[in-house]
Formats: sequence, C-alpha cells, structure tokens
Amino acid sequence: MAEDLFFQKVYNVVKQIPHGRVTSYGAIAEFLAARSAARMVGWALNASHCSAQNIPAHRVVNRNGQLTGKHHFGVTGLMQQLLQSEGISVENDTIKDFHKHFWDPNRELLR
DNA sequence: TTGCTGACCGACG
DNA sequence: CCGTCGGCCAGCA
Repeated sequence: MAEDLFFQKVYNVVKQIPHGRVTSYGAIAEFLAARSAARMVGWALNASHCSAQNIPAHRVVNRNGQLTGKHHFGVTGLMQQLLQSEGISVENDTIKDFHKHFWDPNRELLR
C-alpha cells in the first residue's frame, strides 16, 4: 500500500475501474476523503499519461459525463473512440446514460 | 521561498 | 439562468 502520494491512490482506483464502466473525478476525490480535491484527480491523471502504467483515464470524466480531458489524450476523438470501443455510447463529447455506466469506487470498493 | 495553475465540484448572488 | 468564487494538494517558474 503506502499510497503516500496522491496520484498513487488515484491510479489504484482508476486501474480498478471495470471494463465498460466510467467514473467521475469527484467520485474518486470523495473516495480519497477529499470531495473538493477533484482538481488534483485530473492533475494526477495528467501525470498518469507520462507514467508507464496503463491508466484508463478515458474512463474518467467529469460530473456531467463530458470528456473534458479528451484534449489531453494527444489525439482528438481518441477518448471517445476508446469509450465507444468498450460499449459506451458517446456523443458530442458527452457520455449517454452516464449514470447507467457510472461506477462509484466508494460503493464498489467499500471505502 | 512564494505564488499561480490545474482533465473539478458545489455554493452563492 | 448564468457568472463568479472558494477549496483541496502538488508541481513548476
């Protein structure tokens, strides 16, 4: 364990996201006992991009289900493409039935 | 060392 | 309804 680093915790949660499932920055932040720390979650994912680990950051979106971080994937449309590849309907950079694909770490991982 | 910014969220006016 | 602000932590100039 020893997740002294904030991003290490984020990676741990994001990597546990099931296939075809999505979550929000706030949910992860809340899982880290810091609801308002959602900003750092996105920032941690940004670092994950540089990390050698496979972080499915495309499964992480904002509360609105919008692919706010799609621009950070390097290629426009890649994030949407990946989500659709997992069976998630995405349109206009927004996930359809977001709550239906929503995966809450606090509810699935039990704190 | 200080200060700003950041893939957000919720509250306030 | 929409614009603005505060908050959390860590990296960078």
